Amino acid sequence: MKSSFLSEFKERDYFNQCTNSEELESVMNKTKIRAYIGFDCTASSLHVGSLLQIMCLRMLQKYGHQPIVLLGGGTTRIGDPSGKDETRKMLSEKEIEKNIKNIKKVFKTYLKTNNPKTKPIFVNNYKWLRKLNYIKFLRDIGKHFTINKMLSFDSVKLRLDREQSLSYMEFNYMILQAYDFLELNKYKNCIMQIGGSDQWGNIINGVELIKRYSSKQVFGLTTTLITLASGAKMGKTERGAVWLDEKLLSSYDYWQFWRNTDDRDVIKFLKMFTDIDLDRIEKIKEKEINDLKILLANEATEMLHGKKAAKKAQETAKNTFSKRSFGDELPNIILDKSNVDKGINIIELVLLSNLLSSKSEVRRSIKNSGIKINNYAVSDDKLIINTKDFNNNILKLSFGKKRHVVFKIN
RNA sequence: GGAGGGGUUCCAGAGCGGUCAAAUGGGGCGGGCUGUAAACCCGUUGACUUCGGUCUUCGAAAGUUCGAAUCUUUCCCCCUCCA
Repeated sequence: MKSSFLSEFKERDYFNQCTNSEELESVMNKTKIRAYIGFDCTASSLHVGSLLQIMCLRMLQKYGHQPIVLLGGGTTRIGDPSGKDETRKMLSEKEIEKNIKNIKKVFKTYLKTNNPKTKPIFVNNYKWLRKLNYIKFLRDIGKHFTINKMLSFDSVKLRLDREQSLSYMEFNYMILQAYDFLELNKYKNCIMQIGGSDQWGNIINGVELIKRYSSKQVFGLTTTLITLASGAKMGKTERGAVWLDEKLLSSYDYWQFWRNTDDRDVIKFLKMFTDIDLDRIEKIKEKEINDLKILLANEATEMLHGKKAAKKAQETAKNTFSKRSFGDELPNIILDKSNVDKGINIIELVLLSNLLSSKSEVRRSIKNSGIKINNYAVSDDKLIINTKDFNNNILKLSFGKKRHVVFKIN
């Protein structure tokens, strides 16, 4: 079978729906196209929730197509009402610019930049949205949208049904997104927009606008909403979002995130989030599930943080879990020798480690035998830690089985 | 505009003068089992504590009372029905 962008897209279970699939298939087989995905710049970086979209861009490159990354500097100033109960907080210009800069870095690690035909094109819609002339915009673009239809979109309907306020500003979001597509089509020859399944409505708007405005056929494609076996949302863990940024989430923790994947999701994730050939996945499918999880963790971490970091994370994990010692990647905290000589209360020590944040929590955890020092559970919350508890000036403090910190004496 | 119902701890949702830091379920966390999985079982789930207690919480403010999440008043917000 001939491999193509769309067939692999489907085989890896990215596919949700698209417009005019036969036509799209043939266009993509005949020519190399440009397609875009828009990213929100509300946060200072991206998290795993956006990873599938990033993988889409990679796949475009793989088949010789060119991805356009739209960093929504303009639309972030408005806020997409989809899936939101309330108007989101407004970000300052400065924050948005900073976020964009940081988010760009993520793409530069995931996407290949050496081939001029497929290297990503970065655009910021603020560039054109800021210059819009209101009257002209209403006459050229606004006339193609009917309120009747706009009111029927889920993002709008939901808010209205619940009698939650929806500002005129947000109401315009979908028009602006459609306009983005038009702009990219006109000036960058972009003929497809990809997005999450929740973006379907917004994407269709763009496709239709272009059809009406310039009688051109363009395409929309959406990815599935990833559902976890547990029913939870992808990318959230006990400790918050799984960031694609070493500064916000260490490569070791990132590795751990994948390592802790539910059994039932492992194959799915291998397909979605690694470059491993589908044939090979088919072959190794029946292998020991824990080896597959390690493979997944290694591949995913390598893609983001590099081979070295992935290896190190695996090493550290092996040390902490199999050998019950520790590796380089565990967080390190340096203590002053004089303080250690004086003795540090166990509760203070745990707070220093940031494993827990209140004294009550620490006391409770000790009662539940959740705090360990050098692998031995602490039973007394009045325990004083001093030099004798360190081996070679090193002490391992653990909360539960998975969270460890290494203290070193200066 | 009229008539009712309601806002409780992360969420859902009891409580309706003291025994309420507040039932129960979900989620989270810890422990056990195991495979760093799932399922299951146990514990825990405001802060501080010299472990005796102390302090802050039940939409907001004021009041009644020895004592309020519980009663009264005003205000804010939400829901349902009628117009």
